[in-house]
Amino acid sequence: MPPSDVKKTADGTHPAATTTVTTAPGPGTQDVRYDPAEIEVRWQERWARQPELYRAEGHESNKPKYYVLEMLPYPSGQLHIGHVRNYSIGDALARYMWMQGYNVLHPMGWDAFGLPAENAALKNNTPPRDWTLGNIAHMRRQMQRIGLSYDWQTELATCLPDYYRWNQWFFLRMLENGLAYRKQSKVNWCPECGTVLANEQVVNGCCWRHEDTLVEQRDLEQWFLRITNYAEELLEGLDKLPGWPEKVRTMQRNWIGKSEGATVEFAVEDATLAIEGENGRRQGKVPLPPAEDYKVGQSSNASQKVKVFTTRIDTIFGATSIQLAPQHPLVEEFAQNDNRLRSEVESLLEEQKKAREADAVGTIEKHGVFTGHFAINPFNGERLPIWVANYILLEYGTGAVMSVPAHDERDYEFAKKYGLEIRIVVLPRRTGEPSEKDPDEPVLPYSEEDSLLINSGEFSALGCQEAQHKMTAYAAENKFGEATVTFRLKDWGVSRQRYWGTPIPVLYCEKDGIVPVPDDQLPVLLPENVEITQQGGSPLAKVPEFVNAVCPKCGGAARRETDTMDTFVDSSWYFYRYTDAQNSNAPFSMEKAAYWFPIDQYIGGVEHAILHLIYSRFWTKMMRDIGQVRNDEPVERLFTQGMVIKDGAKMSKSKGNVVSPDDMIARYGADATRAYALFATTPDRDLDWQEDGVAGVSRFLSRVYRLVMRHAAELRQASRNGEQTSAAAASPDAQALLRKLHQTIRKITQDFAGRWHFNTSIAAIMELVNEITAAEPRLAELAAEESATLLASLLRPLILLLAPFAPYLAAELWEQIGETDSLLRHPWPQFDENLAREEEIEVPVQVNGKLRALVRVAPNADNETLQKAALSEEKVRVSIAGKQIVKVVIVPAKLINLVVR
RNA sequence: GCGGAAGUGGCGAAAUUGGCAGACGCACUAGACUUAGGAUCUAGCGGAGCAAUCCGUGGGGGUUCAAGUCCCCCCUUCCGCACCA
Repeated sequence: MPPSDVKKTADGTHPAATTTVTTAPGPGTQDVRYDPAEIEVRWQERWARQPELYRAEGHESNKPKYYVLEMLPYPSGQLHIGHVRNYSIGDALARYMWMQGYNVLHPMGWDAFGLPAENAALKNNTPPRDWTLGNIAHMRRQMQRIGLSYDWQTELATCLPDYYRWNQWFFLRMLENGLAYRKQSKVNWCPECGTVLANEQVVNGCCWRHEDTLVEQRDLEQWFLRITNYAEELLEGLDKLPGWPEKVRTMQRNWIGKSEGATVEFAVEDATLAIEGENGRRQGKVPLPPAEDYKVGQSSNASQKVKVFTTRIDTIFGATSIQLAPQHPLVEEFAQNDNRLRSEVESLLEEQKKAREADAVGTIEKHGVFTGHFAINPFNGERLPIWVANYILLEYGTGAVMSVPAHDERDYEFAKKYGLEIRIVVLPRRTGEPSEKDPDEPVLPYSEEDSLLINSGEFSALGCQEAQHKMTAYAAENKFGEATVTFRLKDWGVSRQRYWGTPIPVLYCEKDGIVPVPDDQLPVLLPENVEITQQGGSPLAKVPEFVNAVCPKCGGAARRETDTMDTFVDSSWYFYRYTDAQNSNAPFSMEKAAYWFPIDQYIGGVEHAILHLIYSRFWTKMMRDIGQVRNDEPVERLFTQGMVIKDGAKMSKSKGNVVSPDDMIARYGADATRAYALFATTPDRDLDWQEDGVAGVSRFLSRVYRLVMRHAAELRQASRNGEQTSAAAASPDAQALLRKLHQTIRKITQDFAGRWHFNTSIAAIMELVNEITAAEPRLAELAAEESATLLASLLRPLILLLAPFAPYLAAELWEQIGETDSLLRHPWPQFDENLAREEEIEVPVQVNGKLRALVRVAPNADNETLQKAALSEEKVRVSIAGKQIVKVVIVPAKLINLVVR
């Protein structure tokens, strides 16, 4: 609230002079009071009238470009304090880069599709669109109140047709290129919601909204995007992203989960032969399973095969069983006429399902059951019993493994439990003669690959690596195996049975089958006034005007696809749209994207390390391949900021420890709130929000305000005279202050270029302000002109240094001292190494490593001078008295250590 | 279980390279001022001790003239991965 006695001009701004009072120099109670609410609201209104200030120049600009981006928020209705932190980091950087002379693109938008809008619609009976757009309007106002330097002309909301039509356009391009396809697949289904859930909405096997409701699996036809086509490139590309945190790259590597190995086909022995085999041939080392009365399937035939995937084909002579996933098709076949097996497999399935739901797949007790069937090891003709086990995952590899107990931890555990043979086929390489400490028997399970094969036929005595190559080649030659690369990454299922998303632009015609919507019929508009219920299934399916369409091919009746796209589609390419947000002929112009991309600096939370950041990389590669962009990667440098926590815990409504940005801004102002977000700790760490800390930063800003305001009149004069204090002519006081100034400029400039430790940047400004304030009474004794000139050479750069962190206060003070240009375009101050250099430094003197004195010397003092100075110190002399100096360690300008005995 | 990060005053933290541990801020203490304000100013503030001085960066060893920083072992917290064959 502006004080009522402050006069306003016609445009609502305050003429600079009316808020100043002239006082005697030096801190005092007669200073003008810092009123952030008044200053900030006034400048916010002014900035709103100058949107061109925040607009980037086109690609014809002669400045170097810089694209800084914070992750776009979901318009939930309220900014939370984590957003404020995220945007404060990005905004400081954007403002700094403008001041450094860059052409800066700094946009903002809204990830506006998604389930919460539908939930809100149910709860409040508000259409999702109205709810979302209302939230956007409110959050935009919050951002503007914070003073963030966004170019609102490039703003986008993914729920608007001028954006999502391009999702549809890209989908059609992918369809043309075989990158989008349809297949039957399992989906997560919450019986309570009556709707399908995205994988990321399944928490510990339960619905995120109904934490006690187990999610079911249902089989549905789904659209998929072929991200696996890019698995290899997505993986290799990680090595070319040095500007990304190692943590994120590791997480993506794990997610892609490449493993190289081989598939090998084992013939399944005919059931009749199997029985004969028991009697006739060698019983071998494979013990009979504990069950005696299992039925032998009648339908088995000799041509049946089981294919396993292994990364250790070199251990295949040590295989003593085959393990199948409970869902493996062969198991179903075996169980067809075997009730006992069927019921045992059922319980294995149940165990696996429970483990998945409890998110404890890795820890369940291993169980298995013998199927009564055998497979033939193609390398040595041995009969291996085929088991079903609860720890084998159908979705990985082939859903079947060869079990080598001696050389695999899981197989070892399983074999021990069921008494299966454990056969050693790999031994450590000997580095010398055998000794008692180096017995032949390795500790089992032994899985080192720098080892030698034994008991492996013609492959014995080979090294593991070499054996892998030779054995894979042997399998390939004999047509029972091949080298295989397996990825954990799965194709991206993008169908969602929800209303509030991008309609998938496809029609189903009885005659023509799947028919893409022609480009000239885009966008497929999302109908409004759709009833959202908890009945389940796609709400769009209940809108006949939407569903019933005409087939573009035959003109006959066709049915529209009623699923919508995953909202991660929206955020996979939004940052390209910012470069050309108004384009109605294309998603964006190639030239503009080529100029701005890759993004120079992307800033967001680490929670997006996998999904969003991997989908975006995929989308960029896809766009490159369809000729829409030229870059391989969307983001050059990625920064993941830490969380904001309160009292050591994550903020949550139930804990009642939520910090409201509005509240902070109302109490302390936006400048203090954002400066605190940067001052409390380094941006990468978690920040424990302490309101007292905000108050402290607010007091600091107030000190700066009062300091500058005490001298505003003098500075306006000095600025007209255009004088600068020259260091040579200045008093020692002035020299010390100028030195501190240049050290501060250097420090902050280095912080921006390097580690982004803005906490120390702001601390450095505090130190500078403290020094200037402490010197104020002495400066008052100087001649008026000299004092004004000196203060001008200190305070003008001080305001510039403050601009990225407290832009409102900086703008206000800049104007108060008579400047008229915008700080956003004002050059960042330069530091002068000569002025920053100390004339005299304090060097610690140690005796036997213990501090005994400090000596003042010139920074370039030679060793002799240093030693002399050290020895002339009384305390040093006392502590070495009666002892012999055996060594003198001198690190120039750093330290003197006298070693005595 | 595997991998990563971290552990420094009452609190948030600083200390880019092995070189004065605790900058800056919060809280606190004492004082000043006052139109009593979510003020402001001055001084103090790791622990022990009157002091000289000693001790002190999760714990224990080590390297070094010198270790928060490097090496080895251990503890705790957070994060990621976790039957991936």
